[in-house]
Parts: sequence; structure tokens; C-alpha cells
Amino acid sequence: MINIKENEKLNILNHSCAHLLAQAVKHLYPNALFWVGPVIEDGFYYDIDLGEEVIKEDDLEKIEKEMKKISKDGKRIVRHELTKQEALEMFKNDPYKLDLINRMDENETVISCYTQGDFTDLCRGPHVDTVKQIKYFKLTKVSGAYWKGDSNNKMLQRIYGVCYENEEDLKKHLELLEEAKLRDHRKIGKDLEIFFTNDLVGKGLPIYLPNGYIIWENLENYIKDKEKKLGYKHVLTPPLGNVELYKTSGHWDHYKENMFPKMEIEGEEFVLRPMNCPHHMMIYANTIHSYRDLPIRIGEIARDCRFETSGSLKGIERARTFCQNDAHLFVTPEQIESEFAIVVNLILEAYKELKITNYRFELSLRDKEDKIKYYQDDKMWDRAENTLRKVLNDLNIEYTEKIGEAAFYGPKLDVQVKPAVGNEYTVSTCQLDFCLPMKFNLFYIDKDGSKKTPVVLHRAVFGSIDRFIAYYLEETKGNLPTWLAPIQINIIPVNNEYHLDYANKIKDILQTLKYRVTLDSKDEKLSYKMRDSQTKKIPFTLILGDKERDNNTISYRKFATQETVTLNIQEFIDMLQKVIDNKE
RNA sequence: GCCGGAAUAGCUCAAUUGGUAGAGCAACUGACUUGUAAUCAGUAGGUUGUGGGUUCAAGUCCUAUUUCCGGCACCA
Repeated sequence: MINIKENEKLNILNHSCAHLLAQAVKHLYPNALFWVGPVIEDGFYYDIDLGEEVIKEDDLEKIEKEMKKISKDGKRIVRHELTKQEALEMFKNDPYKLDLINRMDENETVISCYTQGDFTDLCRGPHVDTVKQIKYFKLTKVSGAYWKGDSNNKMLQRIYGVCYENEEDLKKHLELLEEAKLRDHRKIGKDLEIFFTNDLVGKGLPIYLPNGYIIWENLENYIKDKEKKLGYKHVLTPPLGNVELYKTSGHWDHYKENMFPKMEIEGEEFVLRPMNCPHHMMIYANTIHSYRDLPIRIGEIARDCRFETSGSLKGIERARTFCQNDAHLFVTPEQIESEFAIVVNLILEAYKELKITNYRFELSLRDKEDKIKYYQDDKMWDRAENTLRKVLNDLNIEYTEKIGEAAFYGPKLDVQVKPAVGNEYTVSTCQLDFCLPMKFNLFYIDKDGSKKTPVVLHRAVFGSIDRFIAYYLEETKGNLPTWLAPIQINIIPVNNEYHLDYANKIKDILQTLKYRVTLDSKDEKLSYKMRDSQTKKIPFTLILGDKERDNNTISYRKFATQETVTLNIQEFIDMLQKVIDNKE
């Protein structure tokens, strides 16, 4: 998708289009008041207060028409400069503009406005010269949006749109939007029978079908193998716990609104766990540790339940139950840097092996002004944040810093991955934590015999297995690499009467070697079965007829290719295994 | 949770201003015996998400509710 924000010329055009939108809305809804109309990655939006009136999806066409009319009229777009006093006077009846003017920097004495025909808007600009230049645009969606992004504030109405320099680019963009729909993991998940949800089962509680579980199982084994090679020990802990456990960790105070409520039985209060850190803390606390034991690496594919708001649920990307690819690394202060580096390298290695190329790092830091969310200990925070920065710099990794995105107990490194078409996902994470070990009174015996508090690294390479599958389905469009494909090989006998025995023999050989293989013995034409094999996105389709049976060979066609290759069985198995090993 | 939209067969969708719920695919049966993306014929499949209401008559209108979709807010 073209990133409009990075292209200065398109940026100006889109921002001008936002003004054109506002002008059209003002014509059709004279009482409209306007908040802000910025450019975003793919287009622009404008936030509008219409009082009692509501803009519906169907109204967009009408507004677009008015925009086209204004554009055709071709008025010039003129910049004026006002003093703050003049601006306050000019917009005295517009509380939103007054708010903007009053929030401006003290030193900003000149305020600029742009006028096009009968419409003037407060704006820094720049803009195109005339509305005539704003020609190839489309209003894409309408929605509510809280004023200043705060859910305590009034909800304004937001109209989104895109604008391009020519019709072709606009068309291309709209086609990409359609393509994104085809790649949506919810659609692919349904088409390929990977998962489903059902009202009777409950909202936000996806069920993985056999095809989905194969993907799951292979990802789980893959990551656990890598972890084992790094000395992780895997554990199994309960998906619920005594509420005191979460009061101790601080999760209850911070997140009880987003947890399933307490259950009281026989005088004990339980909650479904929203995360596993406290359980892993208790595993550490279960025995005494020497400095010689550290780092201790506890891993678990762990089920969690969070009461996600209904509006935030999205297939298996965000559900009310999910499995984290979680681990907690208990280290001495001296080991933080090296251990953090090992985690970052693990993430990079996994991405390389899984052919994930479009990703970026974000360093999430605390907001120093926020005294409520964050555990208060400036020294601790500075140390933690500087450590993460240092390692990233040492590893020569590019990252952006995000203020106010840290966990309540420490800063974190997040990795955002972007599928071929569609929105970014937060997948991998590594969090530095000086806080929970203290809350749980964790310690190790140091060289001098004194008790010291360990530091914990929380990390997840896949984030949750669920979210990773969602991302990977969108990245691959459901054309999964052979090692993850629910069905790896589909066998089509040319003729059921003459070739079924041979086909069954080949199937047995492959199945015994634990390849996932099906045999299509329907009474249909070969071309029909080939089509079926391709729509199911099966990596290898075997064609077995006279030729193959008589020569003891197989012929295969790889998914999305045209040519057929004939090999003897052992050659095929060697080739197949190589493809699987290479995660192709 | 908030603003807007949607819900019809397993799937994808149709049904004029309110007037007999329909098609393709899939499933099943039969014929065909097939060499690389859809052979033909037939059968079955529905309380139109759910509950109320208006009407001679509701998939269609009103109302409540559930779920899903697009955003907003949230995301340890």
C-alpha cells in the first residue's frame, strides 16, 4: 500500500482534500463544527461535530458529489495570517477552534488560515493552489471517534478518505483494499477450515479445527525446540489462580476491568488468569537459587483469558482466550545485557527462518508524567530503559521510541510485523522487569552469601500462537509453507479402477513417514480434482496413472505452478523433506 | 464499551413499491472411467439470527436483543 504520509506531495494533496471534505460537509450540514483533519498513512480523515445529526454510510456519496462540485468550481486556496487575538475573535463561536488556538505555543504569534471560496479553516498548511487540483478522491468510511482520543469525551464523527494525483493510483489503492479483504485471516480461516466461532460457544472464543491445530502444533514445536537449544525449561501451570496472586503481582490493580470477574468457592476467590508471570514467579520462588543457577529460563505455551471489550475482538488476532508463547528469564543484573541480546537474536533468527521480512522494532518507554500507571521508581526505570537502548544500539538495530507504551512494571521492546497487505501486528515482545521480583520477594544467594533480587525478562517470540497464525495466514494468503500446511500432499489417481491400489500404496508409504497426505478417490475427472487440490492450497499434488504405476514413480505438481515433475518415490521423499526442513 | 453498517441453505449470493423463499458451489444418488483449475442428470437441504409488534399478507416495515463487520477507545 502506498504510504501517503511519506510522500510530501501526496501528503499536501490529501490534507487539502480533508479541507475540501470539510467545506462540502459545511454546505450540507450548516451546523457542523470541525475538530482536526490530519493526513494518515493511507489517506486522511476529518473529525466533525454535527450536534444531533448523524452521517451514515449512504451519505458519503452525497458528500462526495458536493466535493466534486466544489472542486469543479475551481476556487483558489488562499493563506492568511492572523494574530492570536484576531484568530480568537474570528473563531469565537467555534469551541473546537478556540481550543486549538489556546493550546498553541506561547511563542507562536502568527496563526495561519486557509480560505477556499466560502470556507475558511485554521491550518498550518501547506495546501495545493486551487481546489481544482483535488480531483481523484474517494470517501472510504465513516465512524465515531472520541474527541482528543479520550473515551471520556464526546464522540465526534469521523469521515475517512483517500486522494491521489491520478485515477490509476486511486484505483490501485481501492483494489488493495479489496485484496486486504481476501487476505483477512478470518476469511482464510473459514475457507480453509482452520478455526470458527459460534454464538453458543461464546463470543471471542475461537475453536481450532483439525487443520488449525496442525498449524498450531507445528509452530509450538518449532519455537519450543529453539528455546530448548537455548536452555529453556518448559512448565505447565493452571489457567486460573487465587486472586491474591494477582494482587501480589499488581495485575489486579492495573487490569481488573479487563479480567473475568472473581469466582468465589468455599471461601476462596479465583480468577481466570490474564497472564502467566505470577505463576512463573512462584516457580522461581519454589526453590532456593544460587548465583550459579542463573539465568533460569522458564517457558510455557500458556493459556490466558482476558475480558477484551466486545468491540476489540477480531478472529484469532484478538480473542478472549489465547495461548502465549511465554517465557520468563531470571537473571543477575550483570546478565541483563547478554540475555536481552540473546532474546533479540532469537527473534531475528526465527523471523529469518520463517521468511518474515517486513518488521520494525519499537522501544516502549514509560510516560514520566503518568504517576498512576507506572510503578514509581525513577532510578529503576532509567536504568532499565538505558539498558535496552544500549543493547539495541550495540546490535545495530533500528528502532523507534514510544513514550507511554511501557508495561506498568518495566520498559519493553515490541516487534511490529506487517503482512503483505493489511494492518500491522504486534507479535514479538521482550520486557525488562525489576518490579515483579521485588513484589514476590524473589532472591538468589550471591557469591558473598548475601541475598540479591534477580531481574526478570518477560519475552514472547510469537506473542500468542493465535495472533501469529492470524498474521501468518495474512502474510501467506493461506498458501502456507509445506511444514505448516494442514495437508501437505494430495494424491489423485488418474483412474479409480486401475490406479487406486498404487495410489493407496504411495499414500501408506508417505503416511507412515508422518507426512500429511490425502487421497482423492472421488469419481470425478482429473481436472476437477486438480482444481480442488489447488483451491485447498495443498503444496504437492501427486498424479498417479499407468506411467507412474508401471515405472514405480510419482508425478507431482507444486502448488501455483504449471509443470509436472516425475521422480521415483525416494527422490520425491528426499525433495519433500528438504522443502520441509527449509520451511519453504 | 462507543458511533455506523450487516445478518436469507454447509459456503457465496438473489428475491420489484410488503404478495408462492430461489440459484451456483458443496453434500447425497445414478450415469460417465476420465492425464493436470469445474462431465451430465437427479435428490435432499430453510421457523430468512432470536423475541415482540404493525398488516388481509413481513426476508422486506417498526421495536428489543444477539452475533458479525468498519472505525474509535482499550491491549499487562
